[in-house]
Amino acid sequence: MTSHKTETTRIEGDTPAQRLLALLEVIADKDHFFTLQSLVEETGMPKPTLHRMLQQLEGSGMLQREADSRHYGKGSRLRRLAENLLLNDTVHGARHAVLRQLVDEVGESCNITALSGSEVLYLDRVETSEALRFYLHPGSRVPVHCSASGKLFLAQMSPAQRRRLLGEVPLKAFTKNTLTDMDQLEQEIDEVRQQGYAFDDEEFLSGLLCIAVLANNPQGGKSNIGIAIQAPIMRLTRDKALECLPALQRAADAIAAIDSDAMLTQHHTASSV
Amino acid sequence: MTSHKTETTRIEGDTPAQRLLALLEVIADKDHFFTLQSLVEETGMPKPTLHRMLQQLEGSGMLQREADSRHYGKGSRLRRLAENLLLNDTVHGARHAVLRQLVDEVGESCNITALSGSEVLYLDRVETSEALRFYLHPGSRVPVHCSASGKLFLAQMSPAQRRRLLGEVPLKAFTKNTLTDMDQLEQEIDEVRQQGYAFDDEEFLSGLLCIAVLANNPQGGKSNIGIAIQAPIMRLTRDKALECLPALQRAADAIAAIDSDAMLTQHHTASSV
DNA sequence: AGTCAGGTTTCGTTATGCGGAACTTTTCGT
DNA sequence: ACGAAAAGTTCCGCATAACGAAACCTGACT
Repeated sequence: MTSHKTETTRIEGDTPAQRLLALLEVIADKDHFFTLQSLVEETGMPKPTLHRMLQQLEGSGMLQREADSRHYGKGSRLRRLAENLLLNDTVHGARHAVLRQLVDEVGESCNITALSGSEVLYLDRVETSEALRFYLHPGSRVPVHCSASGKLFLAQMSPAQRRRLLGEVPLKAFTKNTLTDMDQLEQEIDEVRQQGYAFDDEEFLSGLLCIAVLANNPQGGKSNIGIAIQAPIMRLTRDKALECLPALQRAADAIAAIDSDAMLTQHHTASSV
Repeated sequence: MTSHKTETTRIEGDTPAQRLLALLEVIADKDHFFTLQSLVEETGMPKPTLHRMLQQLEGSGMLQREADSRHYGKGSRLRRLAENLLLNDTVHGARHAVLRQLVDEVGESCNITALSGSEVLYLDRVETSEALRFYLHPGSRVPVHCSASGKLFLAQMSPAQRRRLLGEVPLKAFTKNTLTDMDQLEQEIDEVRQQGYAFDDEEFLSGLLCIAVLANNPQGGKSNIGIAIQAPIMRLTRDKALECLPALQRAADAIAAIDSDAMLTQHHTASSV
């Protein structure tokens, strides 16, 4: 079926609130005033539904109507919200800075990862300036069993935890090097635990070598965030990767320090003595 | 007043969606990770309710949980939303007019900036008509420690926040004038805080002098909008820049006025017949 | 003074939000 | 190592808000 409509963006979400946030994203992209009708055409949503959403946003000061009462613009409260979001996001800022510094140092793309559910989530990433590079987005996800950070996360778990997590997802083969046998994987994980670092040697993408360590803060429990260097094997061999380990570990320590710092500050609202 | 409770913020709103946005505002103010429990204490809302809200925000990528699954932080989607909101702001038009007026007045390129992560983001820029000019794009980013606006943003932060942003990363030198020593920088920031304006004296690009002030919002609180004049040192010395200060401050006030102006218009929803 | 293109209201239906209570997991003190 | 306290999570009956087709306004242009 070939649609003859010109919808550019679709409002999606499982709940009304999520749909409203999606609408905000559509609005955020606009550099001009917009009308109800323009949103109807752009998103394909029913008019009364959008009307109600805009009413809510206007009622709470997030949007503001022009004098003609048909053109909407961003309200001061929304602006303030956006400003505060960026202004106070110092944790991300600091992490990103560390990451950038590491990329400068080793000359290859690096990223910060976390375990999210049964997958590894790319929290942030800084690309190398080299022309040849793997382009991967922050926010994307990768299976645990074929990523360097994933193996580190697994290595930290109790056998029971690990088995439960791996039981959910079959060990899918992505390349010839992917470890698909549970015993092999357990053995690799043992090694990883002893070494304190992990490789991903073309186990997820052919031609991509990756080395990772954890940003573990010792006293604050197990805030396990991973940090990794990724590069084409043409530029990064295992040996070369090992040479980068000290720099990588230094970055990991820096990130651990940021995180434990940010975790402690929770009582600024507490009453005066 | 002797309140025995420690609630700082109330989540209010007639509809669930509005309450969710109010929650986002609470979250936007946080410069550290937070937990479900901390929000319960801060807002006084029932735990399951907040839990459900956080679930929705996490599910749509607006928030991200740390690996320990109890600390929440801002997600990449939320950051992107905030950046787009500021970049494409409809008062962009009004601000742009102020900027243009300022450029007319002082005869040099000017720009409006905001802090985003650990960098200064150019929201808007108007070029001088002079032939010799530095060409910089709106949307581009510059390190905080070597930009005039950046120093102003740093000057209004708490020491802890500032340390988080700067402490972990060596201050990269871009020119001979770049402040790469932390003590020097702290001293400079002290000065900036007292003066209310900041210079960038060839600290980022050789030959470029820059003077900036903040567009303070009247009802107090921190500001995330800066405005600056940039010119080649051949045309703009520190002395000449100081002569432009009144005009710059006037422009900053005008921009602050635009923001708070919109704030008054919030009650024409219930006036039907 | 009619037509038309937006914007707004209505209303029965359905989905979502709500939050006390119970349950599970983690953390902490001994 | 163990049990208690605290934090996180799930349950579920009730209440409320969202939904969107259709009908209804309202101004603008002819």
